[in-house]
Order: sequence, then structure tokens, then C-alpha cells
Amino acid sequence: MPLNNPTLETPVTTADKVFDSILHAIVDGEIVSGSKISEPELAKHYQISRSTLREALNRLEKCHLIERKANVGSRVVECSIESLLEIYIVRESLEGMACRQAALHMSDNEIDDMKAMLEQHACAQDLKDGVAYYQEEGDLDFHYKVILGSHNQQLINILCGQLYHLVRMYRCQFGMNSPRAYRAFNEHSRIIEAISERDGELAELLMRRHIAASRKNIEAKILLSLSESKIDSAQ
Amino acid sequence: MPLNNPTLETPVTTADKVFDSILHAIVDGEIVSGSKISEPELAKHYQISRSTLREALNRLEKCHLIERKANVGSRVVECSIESLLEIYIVRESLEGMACRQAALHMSDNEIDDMKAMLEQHACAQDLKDGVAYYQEEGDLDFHYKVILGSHNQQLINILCGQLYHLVRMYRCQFGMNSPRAYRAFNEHSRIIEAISERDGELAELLMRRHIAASRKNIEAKILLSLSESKIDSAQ
DNA sequence: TGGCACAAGATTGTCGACAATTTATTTCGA
DNA sequence: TCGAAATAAATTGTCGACAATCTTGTGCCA
Repeated sequence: MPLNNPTLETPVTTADKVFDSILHAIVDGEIVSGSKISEPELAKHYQISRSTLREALNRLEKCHLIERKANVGSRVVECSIESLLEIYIVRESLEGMACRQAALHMSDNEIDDMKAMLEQHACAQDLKDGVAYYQEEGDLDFHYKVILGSHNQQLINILCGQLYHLVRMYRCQFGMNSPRAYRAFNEHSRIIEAISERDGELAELLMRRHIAASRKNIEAKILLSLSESKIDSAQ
Repeated sequence: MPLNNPTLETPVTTADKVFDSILHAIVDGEIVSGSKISEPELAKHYQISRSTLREALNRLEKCHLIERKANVGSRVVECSIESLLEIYIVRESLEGMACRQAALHMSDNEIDDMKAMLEQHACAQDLKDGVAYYQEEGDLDFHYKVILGSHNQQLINILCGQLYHLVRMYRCQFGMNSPRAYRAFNEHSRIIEAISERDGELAELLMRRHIAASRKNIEAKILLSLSESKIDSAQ
């Protein structure tokens, strides 16, 4: 849990805890994406007042996990392919820049940490059951560390504070355990290398390619499943 | 006002209106940056309850205009050079990508609109008193239209929904009416040209240079004023 | 039968009060 | 006199109730 939230301090108020609970529920799909949120119902479920619940909902809205309309109510965001691809576009741009900044501003210690982490991932990857781990947490950890390494608070806020909850949601809901694991690992290695050599331009380029490759992988999958469903419906 | 908020619907609830008021007050510096916000005081000032005020504060927090700590309270964000430069880094990255997407996805009508707007700016620039207008609203309009032209809702949310309030705040507080007006106009022209030719790569490159130039302009100014203050304090 | 107006129900927005926590002040001892 | 502990004041977090708005269901009329 703290690995997923290196920037957020531990929840202290009850609204914080409820926020964490609902966040988890939405990310894991327990609360169906696109569904309407009933304030009285949820408040009763968590044994809290509506005021406290609304406080939690406000934070969820900050993460773009729910949307509110005045006098109408809140809905969990709709998971769509279009939206997922849009997120990848944003990530390509922002994480690319974060990677460039990381190459410029990361401390030597931070870089050593990342190298150590990658070696650990390499080991975990040998153990075949570790592949899943790598793809789930390991990949997120890598991206998190690069983002934090940018030392740019605005970048960190946007990426870690809001966008990554969306990313995790899509990963869970669409079951995105792509066969890109070993390729991703190699790409991660090269990125760290570029950062290590303080080559910001190359680091940005590699990170953008890395994320664009994921996006294209998804697009290809979608197209495939679309054509398959066409065949299915044609039979 | 609607020009500055093309994505936000008109305020309907009282919390919305108070949000707009406080937003304006913070952007214009009436509420000093870095100052603590007293909930009882502000609530009394706007003649509303604390609940409603807190609702408004939550939206301000979404725009990164105020920061809250549990059991302590809210503060208006501190205006610092470091933070301003960080924002420019984010803008360079995001608006660059938005510009690339705009080149790919803008409709011909939208492009014609932008060209018309730029011609209007050219006229306004001839009238010397129009220069101020151009720099203030005109520049923002240009960037807004490119962002909207990306047709990427995630990009639009981040840039128009939150980041641009910060940008406007810094413009007001630091009185950033730089002598880059005519240069900026030419850069805008070339960007639209690239978009018009559907050259996404070039459009992104030009937008990134355009924003980077602004950033470097600020950095140079800062260095200059620093050395001047050194001379001043040496006398 | 279809569509519109109206009323009933449910949901969201707003309010004031109380509880929990933090901050400021006072008091006591070294 | 200075520092620390205890107390008082102020501020934030949470609660339940009421008002305003939207949604649903009913009945009337063409």
C-alpha cells in the first residue's frame, strides 16, 4: 500500500480512510465503473454521515475517479478504450518529461536505488511466478521512482496524485497482463542507463517509446478482439 | 469570463459561485499567496455556512490553488520561482503533446477559427494599446484553443481544469507582461501553420520551443533581477 | 393510446451545533 | 528568567436536520 502511495501521508481523518476504501473498491471494480453513487446508501454502508462521505467523494473527484453534476449526483467514471488511450497519450508526454528531468536532477543514490530495484526485478523475472509480480507492482514501482526522481512537484502531483489511480483501475478492470514483460524489462534497463548517463534527451525519448509501445500494444489487442467479435457475430 | 472557462459550465450552486469568487480573489492576489485561510472568517465574509465554504475550498484544492493539512487547515499556495518554472516544464510537455494531437484531430473548421483569431490578434497588435490585450487574453485564448483542439479529454481536464488557473495566478502576481509579444505572435503563426498541414511532429516541436522560450525568458529575467539586487545591496 | 401537467418521492445542497484536534496562553518549578 | 506541563481558546472534523432540486409515478385530456 505505501509502495503505491509514496507521496500521500497516512490517512488520519475518517474521511481519509473512507476515501482509501472507496478508492480501492473502485480500482478493483467492486464498485462498477459507470455506476451511479448513492450518497445515503454509501454513507450507511460505511457507518458515517453524508458530510464525511462527501468529503471522501471530493477527493475521489480530484483523482478523476468519479464525476459530479450539480443537483444530480456522482458517477464512477466510465471505463472506455478511448479514455484509456487518452491516458496513455498524457502519460507518454508527462512521464517522458519526468524522465528527462530525472536524468537531470536525480541524485546518485536514487539512481543506485533504481539499479538495485531493476536487478531485483530481473531475479523475480527468472522465477516464472514472479512475472505477474513484476508486471503488477514492479512496473508501477519503476515508473513511480522515475516520476519522483524528476524532483518536479507539479509533475509528481499530477502523475502520482491523480493519474496513477486511473492507471491502476484500468489495469485491474481490463486485466492488462500483457506479454510485454521481458520487453518492458529491457526498456526499463535502457531508460535507467540513459538517466545514469545524465542524457535527458535520450531518457525522454526512450520513456516515450516505452509508453507508446504499451499503447500500441493495447490498440493492436483491441483491433484483434474487434475483428474476432466480427467473425463471431458472422457465424 | 467564459473565454477563460470554455470547459466549465456556468456556476449553479452557491458553492460554485463562492468558488469562482475566491478563485478570482486568489488569482488577482487579493488573497495573498501563502496566507492561511480561516474557514469561519471566509464563511462570514461570503455569508455562507462553513459546509458550503468547505465545498468551495475542495474545488480550489483541485486546482492546486490551496493546500490542506488534516486538522490544521488550508493555505493559499506559495508563489515561488521554482514552482513557476516547474509549471512551465509541465506545460512544455503537455501542451506540446496537445499540439501534436490537435494537428491530428482538429477539424478544418476549428483550424479556420484559429486562423481567424490570429488575424484578429494581428490587427489588435497594430493598435499599440492592443498589445496588452494580446498578451493577456489573446495568448491564453490561443493556448486554450490548441488544447481543446487536441480532443483529448484527459489533456483538457488537466490543462484547462487545473493548471491554467495557476498560470493565470502567476501572470497576475508576477506581472508577466514580457516583451515577447511580437515574437510570440510569430511563433503562434508557425504553430497554426504546422497544425494546418497536419504535421503533428513539427507542431509539438514548435509548441515546446514556444513554451520553453517563455520559460527561459523568465529564467533570464530572474537572473537579471538577482544580479541587480546584488548590486543594489552592494551599494 | 400517446403525451403533457401535476404531485409524490427521493436525492442533493446547505445549515447550525457538537466533538476532536491543534494552537495559544498561563502557571509552575528549576 | 527560562522551559515545560497544564489549561484555555480557537480551529477543524463530523453529525443530523431542513431546504432546494431533480426524478419517478399518476392522472387527465386531446
